[in-house]
Amino acid sequence: MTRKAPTLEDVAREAGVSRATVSRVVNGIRNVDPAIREAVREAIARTGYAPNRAARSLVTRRAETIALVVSGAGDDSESEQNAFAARALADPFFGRVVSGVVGFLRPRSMYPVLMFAETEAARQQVLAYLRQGSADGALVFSTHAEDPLPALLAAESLPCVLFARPALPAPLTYVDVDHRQGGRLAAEHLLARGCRRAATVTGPLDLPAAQDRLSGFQDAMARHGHPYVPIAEGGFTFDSGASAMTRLLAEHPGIDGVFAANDLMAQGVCQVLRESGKRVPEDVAVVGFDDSSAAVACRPPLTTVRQPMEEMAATMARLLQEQIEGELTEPTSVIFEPELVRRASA
Amino acid sequence: MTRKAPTLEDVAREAGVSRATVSRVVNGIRNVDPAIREAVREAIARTGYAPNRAARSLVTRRAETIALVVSGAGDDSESEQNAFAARALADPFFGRVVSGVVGFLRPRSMYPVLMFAETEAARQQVLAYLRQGSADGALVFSTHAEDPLPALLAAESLPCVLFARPALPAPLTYVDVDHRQGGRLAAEHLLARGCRRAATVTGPLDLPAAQDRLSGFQDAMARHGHPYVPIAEGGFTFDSGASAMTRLLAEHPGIDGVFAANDLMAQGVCQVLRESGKRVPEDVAVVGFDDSSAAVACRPPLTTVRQPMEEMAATMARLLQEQIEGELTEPTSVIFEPELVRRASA
DNA sequence: CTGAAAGCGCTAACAC
DNA sequence: GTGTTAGCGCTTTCAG
Repeated sequence: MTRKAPTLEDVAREAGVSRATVSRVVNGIRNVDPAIREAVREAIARTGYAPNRAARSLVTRRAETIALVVSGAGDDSESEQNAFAARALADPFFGRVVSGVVGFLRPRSMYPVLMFAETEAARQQVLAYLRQGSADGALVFSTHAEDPLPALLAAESLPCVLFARPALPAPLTYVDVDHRQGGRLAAEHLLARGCRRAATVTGPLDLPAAQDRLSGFQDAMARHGHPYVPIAEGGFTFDSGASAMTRLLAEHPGIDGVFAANDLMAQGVCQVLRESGKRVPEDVAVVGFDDSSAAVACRPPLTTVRQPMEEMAATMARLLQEQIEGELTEPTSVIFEPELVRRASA
Repeated sequence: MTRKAPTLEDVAREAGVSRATVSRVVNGIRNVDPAIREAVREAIARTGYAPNRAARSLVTRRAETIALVVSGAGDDSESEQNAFAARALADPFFGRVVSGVVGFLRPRSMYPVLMFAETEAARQQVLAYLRQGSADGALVFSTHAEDPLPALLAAESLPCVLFARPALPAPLTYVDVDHRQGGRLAAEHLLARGCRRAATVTGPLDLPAAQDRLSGFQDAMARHGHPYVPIAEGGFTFDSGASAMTRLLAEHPGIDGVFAANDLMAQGVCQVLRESGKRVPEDVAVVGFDDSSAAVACRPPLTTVRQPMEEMAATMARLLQEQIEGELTEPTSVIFEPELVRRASA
């Protein structure tokens, strides 16, 4: 068996000092004689000491762990549970999020705990996890407008930061992108390249993000003399994008430009266009949203409105950290500017 | 501020019993008078008690946490760090893995900690994390043949279970699929539908999985009178699949069937085929591997060799658990059978 | 600048 | 069946 791991006590004995002193050098506290510090360092190396996280957490009352929760709006239909996780991770959007979170956490030797909160039971588990101090706070990514988790978190004042403004208002800190501006960028680009009959495939319209991308797009179109824009609602998935495009094409065969509210749907749009014998971008220009890996994987590669996801996710982690440390007591929000990335599709 | 959380002591006082008794009902230990148990339950509800994880871990010497690590083979070129996480998650393969792990863990109120070990520094952090008991063990997914992490884990006998047989031999438990059989399935399907000039796009040939899929495919082809099969090596990515197909087509324009060693590459293959004016499956049949979300997203939807990923991942978690509990002391391996899933591409 | 000592909240013997 | 008690390994006053 693995013999008992060395403790502070062992190191102290080895170095001929007290536990307190060893603790000080481990935690990088200044007031330690350089010579002693060196001796302790050596003793640590010699014994192969590693501080025990549970013991430390018990006294500091910090888990030094944060939860990354992907949450939905389901009730208790168990069947959904696992499919939900798979679906959430299938969205290429997610890779950049995790990358941003990990980028912030790793230098602090912290790692995110992955949780899914699709059902009521799962939500309660998330709350329990936080309450018992298994994690100090949560970064939450809602996939549905009706998601009850933010409110629950707020009610118990558990530290958390949301990705995107919640549809159900709650006094919570969040990070978001200026979706209206993103819609505007898409509209102006389509207009600039000469589109005269642009349409849009929106996200689920109960989500503020989807609404705002739409209204930003519409406003910009209107401002340039296009009062009416054909719309088809999608669900942020490839298939929903494809079927929205099919509907659009049936009613408005003359469409020469499409703004899809995310890259996955834009991929579906391109797919349908190709199958209908239309060339992208020659016959129909397509602009996506997100700049996820789907944008590059798409044929043709998508011109898209980029959200600075890594930065946004890192900011979420930072705000959560500040909240946990007590430096941030009032809810706040940070809004990022989107940016148009030109590739081949428009 | 949030007032101090209730402790066992508080609940004990409230219920008029001792801490030990409360602990017993919390942990579901039998020897407790039903009436008292009920009283304690009520006291718990009344006080809103939640057991403190750090305190518990300190005495049980269990973190009740496991790490899910995606590891590579890099040295210390920092630049890679973040891109690695994004790239790893971009593989649709990953969604099913997480889903399987979570499926096993969740009923036990456990959640995976997500870690990336692409550089030497990151690997050391993973080891430190495990040594200090922040996690009880690791589920490791290597993306490279030269990955040094398994050996490091083995050297310190830290509990871990690998996905796939490691290229560098190590006395470690792993879960895998019968790749040769998978290759065989692909070959036989292509043959059965009449392909006479089948080729294959392999994975990185330093990976045992890629080698085995290839040799299984070749063997089956040979057994059916096709001693030679054109090969192009890919890197398990969309782009590598596309360029491998381009090379194949340049040298062997008459190809009528392709076995791509994963779905992502199969998608790239279909892409190139379409651009070359070949119809899938009429002109060229394509079979993928994995049955990841890419298989469904592909046009046409891919006929593919399915790995039971969720089951495999869940099994990994179970084996790790057994190892942590000390029930499993010798390395073992569990091999799953692949299955052909017929869709439109072949 | 260093050491002694008091817990953090919980589990697990061991008594009763 | 229930209570008492001794720590788990660490941080952190508080003296010196």
